[in-house]
Amino acid sequence: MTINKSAINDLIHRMPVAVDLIILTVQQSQLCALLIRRGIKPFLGQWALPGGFVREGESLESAAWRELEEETGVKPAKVGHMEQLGTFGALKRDPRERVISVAYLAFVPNLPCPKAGGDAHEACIMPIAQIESELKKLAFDHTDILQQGVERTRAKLEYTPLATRFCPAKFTIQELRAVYEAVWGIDLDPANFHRKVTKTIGFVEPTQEAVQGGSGRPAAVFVKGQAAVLYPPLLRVERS
Amino acid sequence: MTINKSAINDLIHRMPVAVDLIILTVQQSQLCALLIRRGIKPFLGQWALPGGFVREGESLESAAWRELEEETGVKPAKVGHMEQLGTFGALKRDPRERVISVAYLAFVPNLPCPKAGGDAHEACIMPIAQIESELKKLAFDHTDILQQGVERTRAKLEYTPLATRFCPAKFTIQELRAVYEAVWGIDLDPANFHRKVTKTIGFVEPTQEAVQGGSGRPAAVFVKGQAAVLYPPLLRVERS
DNA sequence: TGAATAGTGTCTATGAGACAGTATGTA
DNA sequence: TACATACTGTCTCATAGACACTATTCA
Repeated sequence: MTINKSAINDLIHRMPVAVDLIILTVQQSQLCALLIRRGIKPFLGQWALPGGFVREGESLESAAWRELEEETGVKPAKVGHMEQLGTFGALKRDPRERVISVAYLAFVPNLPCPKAGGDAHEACIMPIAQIESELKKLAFDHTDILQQGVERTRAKLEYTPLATRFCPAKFTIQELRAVYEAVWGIDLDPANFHRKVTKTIGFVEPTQEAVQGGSGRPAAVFVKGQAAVLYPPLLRVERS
Repeated sequence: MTINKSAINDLIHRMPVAVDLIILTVQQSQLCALLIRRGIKPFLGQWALPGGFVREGESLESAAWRELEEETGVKPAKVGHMEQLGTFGALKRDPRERVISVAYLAFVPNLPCPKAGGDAHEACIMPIAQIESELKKLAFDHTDILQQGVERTRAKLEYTPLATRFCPAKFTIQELRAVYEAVWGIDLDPANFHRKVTKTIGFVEPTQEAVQGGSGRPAAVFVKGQAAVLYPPLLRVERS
């Protein structure tokens, strides 16, 4: 009997693990995702989610943060929120070899237009509505993954304060409402929205500041509150 | 230049991928999880979630169903619900080697007391409250995983009809209420619960049957409805 | 008949939505 | 002053919770 470096049976199948990133932002009243155009096979030339393989000695979350910075040039401190979405392991999702992909969902306020990140591939910030309406087929199973990320985002705005993570540190109620309107794709009543947000404890905290320069009465400036969940939630209008 | 069987660079790190199962059921008014006692190192003798490695040519979901049947003897048709919870990839979560674990959450009505499943290791159905209160430390990071599964379950009962998946195909409103009370650990008003459930479209559908034999008026029998989400949701009482 | 559970009625408080009205800035 | 946006007041309707009440069974 020989001593093995690993105590796990060597017959156990090992596979590459990737992280894919759903990087969402709100631009011009639209929910958008960052996509890159693939510069290598397979799916050469098609749009895809940014991502890459997890390295030895690197946790999943570390890999996600590393890829995020590499692909967008955005420093972690500028990222509003990141969470794991789920893991995709269908056998044929990568035609080369069986690859497990762990998808992460990130919200970034004021995402800078990517001028080719670490690598020199093409990147763009594309409205979700455009991807859906033009039936743009992303590489791999990324259309599915993106769709799941968008749906989770829409749902999470209902019962968490995560909409604030699409805003800069200081924001007005109007900016926050614009996030809801962009993500949900509906219009909200400004008056009722203002009351709901400011009365839900822990959602937003007032500051002494107000914005200047716009037309109309200056808006008060708020920062994110402490709550992790909204109670009661801010429900979307009934889908019938 | 030689032709490679795989087009993915061989320097890409490959790792074992496991699935772990959070198998929940309601027994004697308590939310319970199925645990197994480990028969091998590491964590020999400690309680752990059932699970195992994903095989070559096997999808994550297939592996979860296979392990579920192997560990519990429960046929897939008897499983009320299964969904992916998340993926855990901390570097040192397995002391032998870096292992990625994809956790699945399953709801099983009338889970039979496991009399040693496929393998001959010890298994038990343990109340969540007991695991938490006795600070039972599960193997690996399974305490965390279980906790996340329980919390997701509690949250999902609010806005989905998944509580029905803890019940047999035909059930009474009282049985459904018992699920909520067990999972949330609170008492609910029978009258208000009855009205809420029966008036939320798509939650439950009435049948022509009624139960016989109990004391008191026979209860009507319902089956699961078609809705995927509850609107409006059935919120837990405010946590203050 | 009484006990027990199923299910309905009803009152109240709270919150959402519609929308009018007031506040406070710029052009 | 006109206008635009911020914010508040108020009315109505729907729903949750408390709990009284009725319905239907078994012992």
